[in-house]
Order: sequence, then structure tokens, then C-alpha cells
Amino acid sequence: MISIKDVAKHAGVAISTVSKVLNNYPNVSEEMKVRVARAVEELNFVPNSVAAALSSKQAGRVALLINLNEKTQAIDEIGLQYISGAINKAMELNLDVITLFFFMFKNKTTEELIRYLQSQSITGIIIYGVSKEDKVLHGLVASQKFKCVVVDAPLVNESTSSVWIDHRRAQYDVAKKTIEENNCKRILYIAGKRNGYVSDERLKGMEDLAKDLELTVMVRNGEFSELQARNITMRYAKNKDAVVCASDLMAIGAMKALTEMDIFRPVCGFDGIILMGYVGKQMNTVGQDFAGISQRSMEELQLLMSGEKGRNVQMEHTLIRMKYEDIIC
Amino acid sequence: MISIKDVAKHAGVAISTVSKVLNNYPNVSEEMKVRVARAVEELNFVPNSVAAALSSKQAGRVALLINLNEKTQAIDEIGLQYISGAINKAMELNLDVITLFFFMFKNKTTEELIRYLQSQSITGIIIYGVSKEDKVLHGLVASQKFKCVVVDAPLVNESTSSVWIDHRRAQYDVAKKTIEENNCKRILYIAGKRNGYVSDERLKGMEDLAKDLELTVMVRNGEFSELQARNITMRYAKNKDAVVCASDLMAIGAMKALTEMDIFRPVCGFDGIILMGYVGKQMNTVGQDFAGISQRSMEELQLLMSGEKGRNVQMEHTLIRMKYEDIIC
DNA sequence: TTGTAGGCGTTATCAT
DNA sequence: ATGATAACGCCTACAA
Repeated sequence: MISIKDVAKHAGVAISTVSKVLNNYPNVSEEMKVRVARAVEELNFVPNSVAAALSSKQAGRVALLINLNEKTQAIDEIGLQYISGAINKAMELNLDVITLFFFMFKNKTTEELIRYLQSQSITGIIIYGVSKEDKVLHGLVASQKFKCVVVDAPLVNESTSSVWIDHRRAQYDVAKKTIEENNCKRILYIAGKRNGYVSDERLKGMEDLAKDLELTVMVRNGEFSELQARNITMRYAKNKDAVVCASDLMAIGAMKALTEMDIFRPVCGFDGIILMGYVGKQMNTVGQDFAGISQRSMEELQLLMSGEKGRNVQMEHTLIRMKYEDIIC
Repeated sequence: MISIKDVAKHAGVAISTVSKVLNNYPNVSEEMKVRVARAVEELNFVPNSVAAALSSKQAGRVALLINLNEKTQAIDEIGLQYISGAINKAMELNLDVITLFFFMFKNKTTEELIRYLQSQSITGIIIYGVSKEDKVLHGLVASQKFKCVVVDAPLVNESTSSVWIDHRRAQYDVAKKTIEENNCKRILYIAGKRNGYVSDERLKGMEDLAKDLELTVMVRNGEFSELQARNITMRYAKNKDAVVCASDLMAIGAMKALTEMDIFRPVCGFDGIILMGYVGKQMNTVGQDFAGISQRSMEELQLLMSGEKGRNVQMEHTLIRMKYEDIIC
């Protein structure tokens, strides 16, 4: 393997000079830059990132912590978009990435997790979909031993940024559109998890709308489960004018239930997963650019690692209507 | 960070002794093992894998190369299962993993890719879904600079193993079941990619069956595209008795087309993706345990890295019938 | 069987 | 501005 030493020899300069050029330090003459660049070119040198990580505590090694929904795999198109978005951007920024799933450290303590990450020379972390009950991850963030970006949770501190869309506003918008299109008054709202970060925000959005439009809203928790949404719909939808769901999967469950009950009620979802195109009925939903959110998170992490303070980053959402014709290709 | 040096001091032994115990070398006394183990325990020591990778060329760092279908994201539930299966097993085996997607090195040469992997101290690779035209990846495998496991392609050499199900047999089985259930003679077979590894195998399976059951088979290439399958079905299905598709996505396209044409023909797919449960009609398909295949691939890679020779590994498949009731949760 | 010491490829801290 | 040189944490001959 061709190393920095070979480059130095080939260019007729010192090893440390090569390193400085490579990491564009100040105080290097133009001539050195040129000579080193040429040597790098001629030898096809690619710096060994493992060695860099070992030698420098500030070399960027990033861990992706992903909450894989073990049951509802269908929704996992989101996970993959997160992963590919993050890795793609990381490559651009010259950061190394390792990927971990929540279930892999289910019975580990915060300390164990921290030690594991340290043993991998990790300095930055992106966490996708942490819930309020995840003590271990909360401990991880609170420890501030790593720079963190948290997607879909309002965890912010000196070294932690949060990235998400305005779920409250998005829920308000999509519900409003659906409800006004159909002139509804009595709403069945199928929420996500009791006490979940995004669930709570979305619920607030629904409540805002209820106030503004003077709606009657019945709220039930569907736990993001298609089956529960189905059951809730079966039970309560009859004397309602519309069913607003806090996720696409639940919207699908609700829609299927309505079809079976042989009654029509407008339904809207949240997330914009492809699956929505396959259920036969069109529905309004909120589109999120998951890959884009993940890329942005990686950029934010980069900023944190270069000394910026943690903050809130707000991403855009869109209102979409998914139908089969738009999905197929 | 607590290092091997601290452990050595704490245990009152030499650094190298600790290392030997950790990597269970022969020729270490029981007493040493115990003392080191206790020190490790008491200090909560976790070896730094980056340092290990740097110092030893045989420390296992593995790269996952994944062919993300940019268009038909729906099918990507497979990609995520591959990833999580591999990473999960890797953690068990104490291997480090980085994940890369084909599109990230689309315009790189084999040499550039090799250098990149070397710069990451990668020694083992798992490649998912390489096609016959992927010159770069073929070069990578042929170079034998890394231990490789290739999923769904028959690339085997001294340091390369292949892992896949018996696609030929599976296609035979699922088509036979579907055809016999409905007593069909004239078959429309929608194949995958012309000249694709799995496509060719599956096509052979169909041909075997045609011979055995004396069927008339019309073959068209659907390029694994739902839309093309739809168009092909529209055009040719009318005077056929059944539509056999080389993938679930194409089966869905075919089924939707049939519904629109308002004619019934039995359709079968291949892969067993969740999406199949959402299209309203039940279909026979081939179930593959993608996570299991990926885990097995990682184990195989482990064997290769410890000196075994490359070989063919055959995985199991199942025949399933996907319906909504089985999917929902 | 155990310990000593050199090396893996970088980065970073010094003199020069 | 450039160049020695000591870390970084671990592995591995080789010596004891």
C-alpha cells in the first residue's frame, strides 16, 4: 500500500509537509502544494482514513443510529433513505460512517454504548427516531461526549442539534386541506404513540386546526400500527366525517377498514411513503424528503464537529396526493 | 480513553500479554487469562478497533456494496434487510462494517475503487446484486485483493464465495404451483433483465417447467419494471392462461393491468416483498429470507478471511402466498 | 510462557 | 515555511 511516506519521498519533501498540504493547513508555500499535489497524482495516493482516525481525535468518524421498526417493515423505505442520504453526504464531506440499529444495543447501558462508540473512534452521531422513553440514548446525548444530530426529536444542547420538519404545521395543513375539501366537522384523529415526540407535535397541529375550524375531534392512539388504526376506524368512524391519521400506514389501515365497512370517509396520512400509491384510493399526505433530511443532518453534524453550537434546524415539507400512476415506473 | 496499556498495568502484566489473551493466542497460561480478564472487567475496557485495524492487516473490516435501485424504491425493503442482517451478524463476529452504494462510485474505475477500499483498511467485501455488465465490480472480484462474498451472482474464485438461493428451482416451483392450480397451458413469462444473473436462472426454471408440462411460453423482458410488466401484460395476456413474473413488482404491475382489462389470469411473482400484501389480490411468490442470506454471507466472509477457499453457498427458499391479513400488524 | 521493542499510516508539536 | 519526531492504540516477531 502506498503511503504518505512514499509521497514525501517522491515529492522530495518531509512527511509532515505532505500531511499539511493534504489537510490544507495554513503556512504552506504554493510550491509545496504543487509538488505534493503532483506526487499524489502520480502515485495515485489515497490517505488511509483508519490511520488518520487513530492519530487525530478530530478526524470525522460518524455513527448512524437507526430505529428499525421490526414489525412494520413496510415503512422501512424510510430507513434506507435515511441511510443512503447520510452516507452519500458523508462521502462528499470525507467522513467515515458506521451504521448501527437500535435493536443491536437493546440491553446495553448508556456507558456501554459510549464505550463501544469510543472504541470505534466515533466523534459524531446521528440518531433517527429516538423516543421519549429511550433512556440509553437520552443519556448518550446528555453526556455530550459526542457531537450529535437528532432527527425528529427536540434534543438540543451545546453539542447537539435537532433536525426535523414542522410536524405541527404539517399536520395542520394536511388535515385542513382534507377537511375543507370535504366540508367535515366531526373528526376521528388517530394519533401515533402516546408521549412520542412527533406524535405530540402532530396532535398539537390537529388541535390547532380544531380550534380554528371549530371541529369536534375524537383522539385515539394507534401506536403507528396499521392494525390498530383499522380497529379504531371500525369502531368509531361511522359517525365521523373524516379520519385524520398521524401516519401513512395507519391511514392505509383506516382506508381499508372503511372500504370493508362500505362507507366513504376522507382519510389523510403523514409521511408520503410509496406504499400509499398501492392501496387503490388516493389520499392526501405530508411528503418528507427523508434522504434530504439525512443529508442536511450530516452537514449539520459536520458543523458541530468543527465547533459550532447545537441548534434547531427546520426542514421543509410538502402536501402531496399519492396515486398509483405517479408511483409506478 | 482507557487503553490496553492501562489494562496491562492494572493486571500487572505486559501489554503484549494482554493482547495475546484478548485475541486468544495459544501459549498463555490460565493465570494470565484470569488476571487479564479481571482487569478488563474492572476497567470496562473495550479494545479500540481502529487501532487494531491499523496495526494488523487481518483485523476484519468489511464493506457492504449495495445496488440501490434508484427508481423503484418500493423494492428497497430488500436493501434494508440485507444491511441490517449483515451488520447484525458482523457485530456478533466482531467485524467492523462500512456501507457503500453502487451509485457512489458510478464513475470510478476498478483501481480507484480498490484504492478507496484499501484506504479504509477493508479486507472483506459483500456485494449485493452485481449485474453482468458491472465491469468495475467484476474487476474488483477478479483482482482478488479482498475476500469477497457475492450475493446473487455465480462469481467464485479462490477468495470469492457466492451466496444465493436456487433461483432456477424456485421459479420452477412457484410457476408450477400456480399453473397446476389453474390448469394453464399458454404462459406469458415476464423475465427480468436480459443477461442478468438471476434473470437467466429464473428463465431457465421456466423453460424447464415448460418442457415438463408441455407449455407454450411467450417470453418478454420486463426489466424488473412495474410499468413495463404492465404494458407487456396489456399487450399479450389476453390469449394466455397465466402470467408468470420474475419479480413481485412486475407481478403487481401485471395484476393491476389485468384488473383494468377486466380479465382474470393467475399471476405469480418472485421475492416475497411486503408490498405484495397491499395490492388486493393474493398471489403465489417465492419467499427469500434476505436478512438470513445476508447473515450467512457475513459468516461466509468470516470463513474466507480466516483462510477458507471460495465456494458456492446455496440458501433455502419457500413458496408463499401473500395476503393483506398476513402482513398487517 | 512472558516481556521488549518496532511498526502500522497519520497527525501534531516542536525546533530549525 | 519546513522538517524531525513523538504520539495514537494495538499487533507481532523476537528475545529472554
